[in-house]
Amino acid sequence: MSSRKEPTRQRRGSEQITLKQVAEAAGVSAITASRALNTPERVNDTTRERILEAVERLGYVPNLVAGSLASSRSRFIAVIVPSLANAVFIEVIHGLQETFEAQGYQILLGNTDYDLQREYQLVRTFLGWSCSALVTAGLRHNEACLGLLRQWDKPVMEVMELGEGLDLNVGLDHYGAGRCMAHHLLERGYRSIVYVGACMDRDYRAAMRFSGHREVLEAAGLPAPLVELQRLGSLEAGAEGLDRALAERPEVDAVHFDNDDLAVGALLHAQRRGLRVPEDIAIAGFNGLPLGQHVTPRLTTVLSPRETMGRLAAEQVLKRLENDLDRALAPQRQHDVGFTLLVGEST
Amino acid sequence: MSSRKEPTRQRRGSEQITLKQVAEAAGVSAITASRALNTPERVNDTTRERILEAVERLGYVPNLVAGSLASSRSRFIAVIVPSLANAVFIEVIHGLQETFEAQGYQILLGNTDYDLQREYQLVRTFLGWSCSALVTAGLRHNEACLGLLRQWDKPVMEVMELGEGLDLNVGLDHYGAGRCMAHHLLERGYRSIVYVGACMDRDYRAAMRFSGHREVLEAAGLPAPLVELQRLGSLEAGAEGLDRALAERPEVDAVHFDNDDLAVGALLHAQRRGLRVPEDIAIAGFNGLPLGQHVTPRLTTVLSPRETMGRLAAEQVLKRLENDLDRALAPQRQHDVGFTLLVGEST
DNA sequence: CGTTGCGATGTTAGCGCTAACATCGTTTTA
DNA sequence: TAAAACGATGTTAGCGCTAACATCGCAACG
Repeated sequence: MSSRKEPTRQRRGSEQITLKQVAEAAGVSAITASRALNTPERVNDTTRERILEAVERLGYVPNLVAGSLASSRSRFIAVIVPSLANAVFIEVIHGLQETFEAQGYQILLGNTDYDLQREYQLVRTFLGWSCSALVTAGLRHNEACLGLLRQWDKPVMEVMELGEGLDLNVGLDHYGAGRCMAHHLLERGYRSIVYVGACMDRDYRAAMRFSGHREVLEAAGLPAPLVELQRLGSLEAGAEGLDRALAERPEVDAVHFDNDDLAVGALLHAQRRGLRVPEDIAIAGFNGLPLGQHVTPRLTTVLSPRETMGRLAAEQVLKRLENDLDRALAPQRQHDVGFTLLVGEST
Repeated sequence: MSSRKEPTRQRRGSEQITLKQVAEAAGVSAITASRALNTPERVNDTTRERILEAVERLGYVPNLVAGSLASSRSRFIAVIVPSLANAVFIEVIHGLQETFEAQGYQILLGNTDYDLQREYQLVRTFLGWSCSALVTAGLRHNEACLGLLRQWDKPVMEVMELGEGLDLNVGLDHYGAGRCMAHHLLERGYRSIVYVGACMDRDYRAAMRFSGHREVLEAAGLPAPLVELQRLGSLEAGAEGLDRALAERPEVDAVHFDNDDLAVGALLHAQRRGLRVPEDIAIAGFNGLPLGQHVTPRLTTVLSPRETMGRLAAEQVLKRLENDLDRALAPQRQHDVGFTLLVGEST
């Protein structure tokens, strides 16, 4: 007996049905089975039926990890946001998800908690998953992250704000939104206007809105006092913001809040305190969340098209993925989704 | 020249730095480099430093797809929820995410839109990614989905509600929560109570709360009229719900809403209509969202510990993953996170 | 002082799938 | 009618990594 030393190395094979087994059951080769599932039009109708029947009968579940490795395409879309506590990001994610999932892409969601170092780590992980594209909130990243993204050859979409980005960009002008609301408050005749921001050191889009606001006030020869809260926007924080604005500037006649959560929190709190809005104090927000339009008085705010932003961003990415265009060649890389001043009765 | 026919078959290799290149640069074998990254304690200190230096220098990003295929472990956690529009699920996801990400797991999020067929497709996809565990909302799945999950050998966690599940379970008793609020309304003296539900055909947890509610009312000899809305809970829908309740049952003295979004929408709408809450009409909700505690009058509701539910679910799954226990052997498979009646001034 | 044990590293063989090329019979084209 | 084109399927060779086993040098031990 010539010892045909059969290798006995054992792997704890996952015991799952493989494509090869499906192929055998259908009497074809593995690649034909693969084609029947991935590019059905390239397989003869009867053969395909035989294969699909075997898939069904054996309960085959494709191993997507193996498929991705072999093709170096994963159909993952990395989505990085700074927070899940803010409804704004949820709505953008929703827009992204609906559009991407309809095309068979799966979202990989990451949350940075407004930490750029964390963003870098997430990007590294996501690149490791051979994502088809990456969507991230904002135009600011740390150097390491920029380095990775610049040399990456897949679409990178930066959403929420507008400006010169790495690749694709869909967003709105936060600076302009801040200016817009400040103009509105001045037009209404308010002259002692306090801005209340939350975590503006980390949320620089909020800081941009404030700087738009400040510039308008200063151009009108007015001071632009700021109350900074050390926690993220919430109804609770809004109440605190109002109290602090009133305490620090007793003469205040209008408060411009960084977002609608704060503003509505303040509005409800004002009512509890017996303050009339807008007679005693005017209140303005940013975002245009539904909630602001259901309170009485309705909140004056700046409406941002959030789900649209997600949908449009996804569409732009898909367009690039389909055409497989080079980053540099692609036309129309920047999209302004704009904003709308929504005047309620709170100002 | 013996033509040593070198195979010329070309793959469009991703041009990425591979572990092998790192290993060469550090003068070790690939497996040692792999160990330096994954199980650093098994590599000599100086060797490890040399490898890490090469990783840094070359800008190596590990290919997680390849790693997962080789090890058949992906460190993915599949999370399936029926909706992103509802803050409840966002908070559960948040709790899950914080706990899992701290342990180096990545969440794969899927949204079924309350469609069990869609859930089955998501489960198939996620199993194809060799997820380490799967977390899904609810105990009801279609047959195909149950089949897949039953024969899967990794932890399955069913959250939100309580009952006999496939494997692990963390949740609360929705039937009991419905009973609890109904009792409260009876105690308060209301006798003409309408229940307003949203999409109860699809959201069967809502249906369970209603059936608890109905049973209590019927036991007290009262009818339990139901107003069903054909859209998901929102402030808008709550306003509609109130209008319909009043139109269909002019004698109504209390409305038990399916969730806080509806209830708050109704409360704000009542105020716009000039109805006093609770004098003209009492309003109750379910969930204990912060919003309900910021309106005046504060909303009477049932508080569910949502982030805790996510956190606890993640902890239970991690415990199983760490100990690698068999499904059948694991102790304490079911956890009741309970609920609390939160009495505001709206009832 | 041979043997055992152990820590550090290497060799080999896949994980399950698909890109690239090959083959073959049939159809279209010049 | 030979050549080119095409549609359907197969063969081969990886994708980049890690499990399992192998090796080697050195310390511990009876």
